[in-house]
Amino acid sequence: MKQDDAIGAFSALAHETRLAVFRLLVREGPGGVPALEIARRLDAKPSTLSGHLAVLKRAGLVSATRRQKEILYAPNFGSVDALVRFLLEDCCSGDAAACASRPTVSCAPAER
Amino acid sequence: MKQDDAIGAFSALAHETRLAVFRLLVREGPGGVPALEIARRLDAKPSTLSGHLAVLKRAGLVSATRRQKEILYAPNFGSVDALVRFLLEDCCSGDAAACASRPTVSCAPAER
DNA sequence: CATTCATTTCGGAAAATTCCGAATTGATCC
DNA sequence: GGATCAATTCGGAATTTTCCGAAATGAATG
Repeated sequence: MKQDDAIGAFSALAHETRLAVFRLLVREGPGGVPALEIARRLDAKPSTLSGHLAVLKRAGLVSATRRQKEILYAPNFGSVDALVRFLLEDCCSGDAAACASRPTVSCAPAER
Repeated sequence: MKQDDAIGAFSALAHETRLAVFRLLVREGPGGVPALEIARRLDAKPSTLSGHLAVLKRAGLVSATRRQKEILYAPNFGSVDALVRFLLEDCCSGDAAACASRPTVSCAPAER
């Protein structure tokens, strides 16, 4: 991951509608949701939402697959992982003792 | 974490200089770095950088403490954790089987 | 092959962000 | 208290982002 990729991803998420889109897709899971259904559920105009989906896709945060007439959008969980790894790269210059408060993020629901 | 908080954090990171500042602070660790040293190391004007630091601070991504004449900026690792948890909240609606590709992020250096 | 339905592209105006120099603040040190 | 150093605030111009309707595209269906 390069800096420009990270900026693209952060910019994509730094918007009310796009953030809501991504979180909706996260909740829905890998199956994907059609573009117009996303627009309907978020009360957004199709043309506006199409632009937002293009931003998210260009940033690598979502992927699109066609199913008959519809285009299904699904989240790329790996891109979140890569983004956070980039953000925390070389944390505390590798000094494990200094790096006490370390986030351990997982989207897994239970296992506690 | 509310949506506006997340947007504030993502917006803060969606900028070349601010992202570089945050990553620099992550590498330096909890000790903190004076504002002017950050400016020098990133080749930025002090007034411009001051604005960027204010954005990062308002977003909760960094904290500032005075040490004599200098103000030290340090990263808030917890804010990254909270941000990613918000982003992945209710992933796959809690269906662990569907949520196969789950990111497990940590800033810990070794332990593998 | 024409129709239908889902989605995207395009224009261009409104709003938000970014930048830096000059002046100011605010704490420290002598 | 006066000097000094670190950092912030303030204008205002330049750039970027955002929005939506109308038109276009593109695949699937009869």
